[in-house]
Amino acid sequence: MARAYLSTTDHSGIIRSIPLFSGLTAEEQDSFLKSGNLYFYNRKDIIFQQGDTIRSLYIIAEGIVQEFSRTYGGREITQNLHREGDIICKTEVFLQDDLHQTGAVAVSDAHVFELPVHAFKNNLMKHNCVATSFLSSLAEHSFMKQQEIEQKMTMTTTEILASYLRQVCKTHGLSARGFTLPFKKTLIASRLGMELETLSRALPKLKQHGITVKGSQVVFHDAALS
Amino acid sequence: MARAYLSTTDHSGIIRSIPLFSGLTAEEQDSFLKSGNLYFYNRKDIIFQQGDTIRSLYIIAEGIVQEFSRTYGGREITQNLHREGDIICKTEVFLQDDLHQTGAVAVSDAHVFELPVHAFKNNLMKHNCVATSFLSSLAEHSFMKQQEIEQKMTMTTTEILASYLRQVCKTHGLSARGFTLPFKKTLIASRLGMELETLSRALPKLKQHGITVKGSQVVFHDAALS
DNA sequence: CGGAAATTTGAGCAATTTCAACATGGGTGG
DNA sequence: CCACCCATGTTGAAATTGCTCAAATTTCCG
Repeated sequence: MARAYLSTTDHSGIIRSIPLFSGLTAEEQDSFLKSGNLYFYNRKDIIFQQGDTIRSLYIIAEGIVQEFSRTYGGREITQNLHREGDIICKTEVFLQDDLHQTGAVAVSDAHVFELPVHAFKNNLMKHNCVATSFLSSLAEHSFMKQQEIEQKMTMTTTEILASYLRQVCKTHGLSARGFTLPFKKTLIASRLGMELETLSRALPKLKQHGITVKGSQVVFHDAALS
Repeated sequence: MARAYLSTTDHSGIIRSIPLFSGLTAEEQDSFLKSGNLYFYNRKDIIFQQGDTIRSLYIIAEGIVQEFSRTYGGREITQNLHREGDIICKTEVFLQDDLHQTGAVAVSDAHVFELPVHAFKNNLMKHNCVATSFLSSLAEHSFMKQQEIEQKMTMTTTEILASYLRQVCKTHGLSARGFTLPFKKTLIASRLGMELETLSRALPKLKQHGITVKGSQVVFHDAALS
């Protein structure tokens, strides 16, 4: 676990801009910030493993982090791909078990702000606005998972992929006129719960949905948006 | 929406025994109880519909309630089958939208305690113990949904069914030596996201997993438990 | 005892996975 | 700067699995 403490780089701006803490005054935000530390992970570094004791919440300040679980069959399932501003481990912190249900690994070099669980919980109780927006955040996560279930049940892989690409474009703030895939296709396939081959075969079919993918270049043809 | 107000029957015991409110004193529990009302629904009565404005949380005091959503394709997806003690609409209450994302219908005659949203939220903020156990409850729900996703990705329908039957046996407090299915097979199939025919064909295969189903009678052969 | 609803069974179909071979591409050492 | 190599991605063909449509049974209730 080759992580390094980062004292120099200042990512407080990113932490401050997180919706969860947006209702706080600057001083209150500092209280959060002082409770934790910022670490640097190299590509492929493990941030935590399934089964580890949960010590902190992980707030991504920079980079991409893959969260995954391994099933009994040894199969690896990508639960989420997290980016700047995402908070990992929000849910697990409130489960009975204080063990990580998932593992997390840096997909790219990453800066991660690690906030001890107790510090988080204390402050959560102290500030109603944080508690409320945390609840919303949990609820939204839950809702999105449910939507994914429904998608998988009612849509073809091509449709799911199209939907995902549009979502990526939006949440990553990319141009619909053309952008480069932010992840490797293998990762995307894993995230969508399909095989790489299936994704590969779905790519050409995306044209029927107004999307062209050549290599890692994506273009939406109905780019009414910027 | 043929629901009837129920003044006579006293279900306060059921409400009181809900984990969410277990940390409260009897007086505090009463405060919750007085904020809402108990209603009776006949089999097939609609409790709320997808798109309705959310007014209350729904706590099942008796009976079975199906929660479902309808997708664009008009397909109906059962998200959950709720029973005595379950709280419906926990999550939606904290979404941006104040509209029901799902519909709910009484599968059997049911008694439902309806707790207005504002009353719930107020009391939630007031009592830390309720807030905490509510968070746990949300987290657990989220975790279980994730597990279902993983199941669907890694297990065959037969395995999923076996897993579900064991879960039902446990959560409904039934005897592993033999019990009657608490729901119609159509409902179970819908709950598990499979076709009735698929479920039907999976039943014989359950023997490989130590389960025999004849009609609506279920027996676990490895009944080490009571 | 009827008749409707629920379940089972059959046969063919469609989609995805699997296994295997092949192509591409980016980066490194010579 | 180029050849080579490993990782990544694509393509083909066969095998699985669950779905769909249809028909036969069984169960449930009045």
